[in-house]
Amino acid sequence: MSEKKAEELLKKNQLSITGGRRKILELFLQHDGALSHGDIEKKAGEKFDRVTVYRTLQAFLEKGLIHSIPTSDNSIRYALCKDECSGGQHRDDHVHFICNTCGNTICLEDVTVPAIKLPRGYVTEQVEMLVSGVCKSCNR
Amino acid sequence: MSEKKAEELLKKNQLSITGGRRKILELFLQHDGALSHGDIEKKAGEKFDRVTVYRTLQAFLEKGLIHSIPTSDNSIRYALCKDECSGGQHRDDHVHFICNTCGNTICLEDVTVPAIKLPRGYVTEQVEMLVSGVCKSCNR
DNA sequence: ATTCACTTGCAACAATGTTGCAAATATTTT
DNA sequence: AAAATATTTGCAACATTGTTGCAAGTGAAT
Ligand SMILES: [Mn+2]
Ligand SMILES: [Mn+2]
Ligand SMILES: [Zn+2]
Ligand SMILES: [Zn+2]
Repeated sequence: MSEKKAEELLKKNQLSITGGRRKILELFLQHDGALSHGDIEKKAGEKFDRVTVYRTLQAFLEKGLIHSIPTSDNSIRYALCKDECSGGQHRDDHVHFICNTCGNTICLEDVTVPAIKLPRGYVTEQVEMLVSGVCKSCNR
Repeated sequence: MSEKKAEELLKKNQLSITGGRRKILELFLQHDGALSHGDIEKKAGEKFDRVTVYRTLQAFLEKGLIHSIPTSDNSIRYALCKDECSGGQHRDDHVHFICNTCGNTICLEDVTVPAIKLPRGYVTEQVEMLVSGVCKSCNR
């Protein structure tokens, strides 16, 4: 059922609809939680060239369809942006959670990154907050 | 003059004193701000094998001599830990700043990561806060 | 000085990321 | 619906980054 949704999103973001883009976008829609480049390559099967995956993620990023999440292990994760993002600039001020047990990276959409006061001379442009620990599902 | 200091730190952390370790540790002592693996490889010159740099950073990490800082660009940075760290566990609760102009990553030792309340079910083990923008030196 | 443990460099390899280009496909126009 | 145009894809070739086993080199202890 995410097929329709995927096409809709692509159109809304002025991206032409192709097999690869639809497939990758569906992965994001189905899987809740963030995906790394590697995850996507695996989940998409042998269907798409690695280069295509790179370029697709790049395109999605530029259009603001997804956002990237830094990690401590040299493997950026990506997650879908909420609707409010797509229209213009990013509203991406939520905390990210990385589970040390299952390895999942989760957007805590409801947890806002707190404001932070820096020493004189520093100008803040963006703030990322990464929490690691044990996630809800693993924690029982 | 950081030569003595380097040896002292190595001894304190029960690491045998070798050319490579001393040199890399000196780099950290001299340069204030974080270094990536690549930075170190360049700054150390052609003197050391890449593998040695990896293994040295690994050793420093394990001993708690340095800590790693996640970034959004697939290149972890490392920075010296304060003295309080070395003795036992990490006290690494400061904010990290990444300058979009000069590219430097800076430990804001005086800015503490604020506590954060997560939804029911999540257990926090570690919190990272990454601020990007324009740093003090670039900002004039 | 000798011994023993640890560290290093090398080689070989694996994994990840980048680029140019021609063929394939999607979109727009007629 | 077909042709024209713009965009996307896969391939190949390459660059960069990270990993491992092992023999030789070096540091620390006796
Ligand atoms: Mn998110
Ligand atoms: Mn730091
Ligand atoms: Zn989990
Ligand atoms: Zn700067």
